[in-house]
Amino acid sequence: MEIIYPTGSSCIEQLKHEEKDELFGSAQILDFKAGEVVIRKGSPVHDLYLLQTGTVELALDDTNSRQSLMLLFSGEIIGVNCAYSTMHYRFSARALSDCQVLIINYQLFTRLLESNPRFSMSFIQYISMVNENFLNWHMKLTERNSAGALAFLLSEFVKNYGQNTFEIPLTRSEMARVIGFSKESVLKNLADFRKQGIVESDGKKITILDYSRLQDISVYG
Amino acid sequence: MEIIYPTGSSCIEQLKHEEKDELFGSAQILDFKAGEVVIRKGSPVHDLYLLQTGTVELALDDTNSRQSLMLLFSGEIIGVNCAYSTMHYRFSARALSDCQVLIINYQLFTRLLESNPRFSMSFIQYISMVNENFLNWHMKLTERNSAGALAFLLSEFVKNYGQNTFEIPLTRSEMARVIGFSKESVLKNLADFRKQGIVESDGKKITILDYSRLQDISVYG
DNA sequence: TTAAACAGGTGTAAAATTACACCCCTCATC
DNA sequence: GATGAGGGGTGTAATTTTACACCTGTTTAA
Repeated sequence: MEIIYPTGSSCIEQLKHEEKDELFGSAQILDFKAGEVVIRKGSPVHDLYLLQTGTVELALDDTNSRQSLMLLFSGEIIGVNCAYSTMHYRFSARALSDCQVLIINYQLFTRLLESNPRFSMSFIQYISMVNENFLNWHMKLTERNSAGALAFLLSEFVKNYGQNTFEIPLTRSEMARVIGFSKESVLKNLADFRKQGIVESDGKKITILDYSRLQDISVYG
Repeated sequence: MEIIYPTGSSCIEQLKHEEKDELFGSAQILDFKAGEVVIRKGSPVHDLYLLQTGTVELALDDTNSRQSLMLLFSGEIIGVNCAYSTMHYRFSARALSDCQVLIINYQLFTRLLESNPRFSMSFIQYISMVNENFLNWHMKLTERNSAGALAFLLSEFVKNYGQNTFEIPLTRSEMARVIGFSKESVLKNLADFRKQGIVESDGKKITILDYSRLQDISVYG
């Protein structure tokens, strides 16, 4: 099986062959159905969850009430920022689509961090980058109006799926929660995008017709 | 001289005496006047800046145009998240009040991280916590209306200064930029708070009369 | 010493966003 | 096959926030 390593980091490559074998030899794949809770807020960190396929939503609670924190795509370690701070998850993770998650032993991972300085330095680099992305996501959304925020969200799907046509694994209400606007704002902006010929949409199936225009809206509103 | 170590972290305590002496023996204090740029966006990370006294504003650019990222108080390493990701500062830091900054040698710090696993594990814990605080700041602000956001900002000053009367080192426009609302919204909410007897304010001198009420507004709007 | 420039402040108009009402359609379920 | 829940969709009203206009007083620089 081909394992998808953490996106944008070479930390796993810093491990010696035997270390890598040890780490992934004990790892197992868990399957989650769309809608299932992958990580519950408040639970202790027992393992690291490396997302292989699917999309996951991070949120402050599992009640779907408040704005969600971020979306995670394949190659990301779910809640990595909590693993070495409070050792308890400070937010919940819910599968938006069917997901495969690689479960990595936390104790073993920690032991490798302690014994292999090249690995730990690369891991420091990795979590620094993850958190910059996290901050970036939030800055991008708070600076934008509803049209810009929706354009940003659609762009993220294009980037992570690598194609202009995709099934968006969120309802309109969920999209609203992710970008922090109301369901109606999402629907009206989506209608605008359709009228302007920027996107085609039929329910969850979305096609981006004019990506550069979408990028413009995502930057300038 | 008494050095203020990173807030909420024991990472410096993980160093042996001779390591600590080496790290701080070469360190020097730099003074910044209110308004001065401490770190310019895009510049390479040469040293670590440990804020000793004063308040610093992190922003995406130094033009004062967009919303600022966060405020830093004493005991925080300015831009620590950039030190081990891009190795270039991704945002600017400006002194809001007169500041004293302890300049720590980056190469030396990195060498200690590589040679002392206890130190590097504790540092991983530290940057994880810093980034959680960062995220927390943003969540708190984006979830709130203008009154809640202003209440949150005032609460942060109470917490970090440890007293109910203080000189806020920001103009009303700067306060607006920090919480992401307009100058008029800040002024009107501040006027409301005065009328309700929650705060007293005379220019930059602010006294919190009803802290628990302020907390309520900061949570429920 | 005089005029900008800037900070604090407030009322009102304009814009954006949300909330409400209601529509259609589909898909379970009784 | 009726029913009702849930999703997508849209117009309108209410609310929130911003933008504009304008006033005061203080500081700064010509």
